[in-house]
Amino acid sequence: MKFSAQEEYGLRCLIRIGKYFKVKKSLTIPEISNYEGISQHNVGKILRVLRLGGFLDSERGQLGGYTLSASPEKIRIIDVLNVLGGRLYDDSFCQSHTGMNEICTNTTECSVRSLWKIIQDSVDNVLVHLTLQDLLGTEDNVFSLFDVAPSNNSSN
Amino acid sequence: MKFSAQEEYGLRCLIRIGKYFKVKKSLTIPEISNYEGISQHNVGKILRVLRLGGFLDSERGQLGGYTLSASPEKIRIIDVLNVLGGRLYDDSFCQSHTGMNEICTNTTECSVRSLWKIIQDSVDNVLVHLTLQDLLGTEDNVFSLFDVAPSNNSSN
DNA sequence: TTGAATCTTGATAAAAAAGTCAAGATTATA
DNA sequence: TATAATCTTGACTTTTTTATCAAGATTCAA
Repeated sequence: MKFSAQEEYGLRCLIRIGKYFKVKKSLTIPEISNYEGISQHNVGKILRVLRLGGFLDSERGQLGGYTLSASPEKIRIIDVLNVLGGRLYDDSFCQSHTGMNEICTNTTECSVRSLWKIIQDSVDNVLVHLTLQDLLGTEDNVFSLFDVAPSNNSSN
Repeated sequence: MKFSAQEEYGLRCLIRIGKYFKVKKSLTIPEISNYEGISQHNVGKILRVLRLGGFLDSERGQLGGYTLSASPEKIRIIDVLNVLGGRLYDDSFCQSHTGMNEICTNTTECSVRSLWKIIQDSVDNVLVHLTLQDLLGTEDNVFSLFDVAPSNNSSN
């Protein structure tokens, strides 16, 4: 199970642009390329996906660049990741069993699909309330939103 | 975020072999190929990974084939998936922040890494108690082990 | 010992993903 | 209008993943 390069870079670009939302500054492809260490061509390609996904607005011309299409707290990370990298488990797979809520072990394939669905549900539960805003600020940190066991550094 | 073909096929092959554990029958590459619709060459390649990972024993010769190296309830799915597909987030990445328990939003890259780690933790929590046995039997179904919201088909 | 059935391994080929390139379109400013 | 800075798009190349192939090694049974 891996994240694609497009998910990694796409999220980084979106966060970068999001950091400038408050000051209403748009970022250009060369600027993002410099910040993130991704080639300009590749940034252009990735931003296209985010723009078509509805997360970014773009403006051409000398004063052009990219801005968020909505405020950071309105942009859900789950939606962004679905656009950038697709989903682990697609519900259309088991359309014939719309009410399915038990694992199907009749075939090995179905066992595996059920497992994928469980994992997908787990990830969805983590992401469903997470917005871009949660990935921006230094005071609002993400781990505090979840029950991640802290390392034993409370005495440091 | 996607599963690799090796994870999908590897798990299917392992489940298939596991179904014959009770009757102490070993399965050959051609048999598994027929059952799962995967080419013999590909089955051989995938089983090699599972064997090197310690989940399968193999025997050559006319009566040869593959068997589980341990009983299904001893084989943890989390270990199998780690061997077949690697991990989403590798702890070695943030070795320099061994005590890190807050999201690092100083750089976009660190925000994203923190997110990957959260997702990895979520998946681990789902998988940590799941064994191959849970994917085999028809009476032991996986969904019942977790709180997956049932569809409204209780009256059907 | 011979042959058939099996697993084992490294090399090769095909497919998919990732990244690059070049030409074009738009906008602001002088 | 002319120029410079920008985004836009489709084609191309490279890299990685996936799948196939071929030769070899092992085991059993006649």
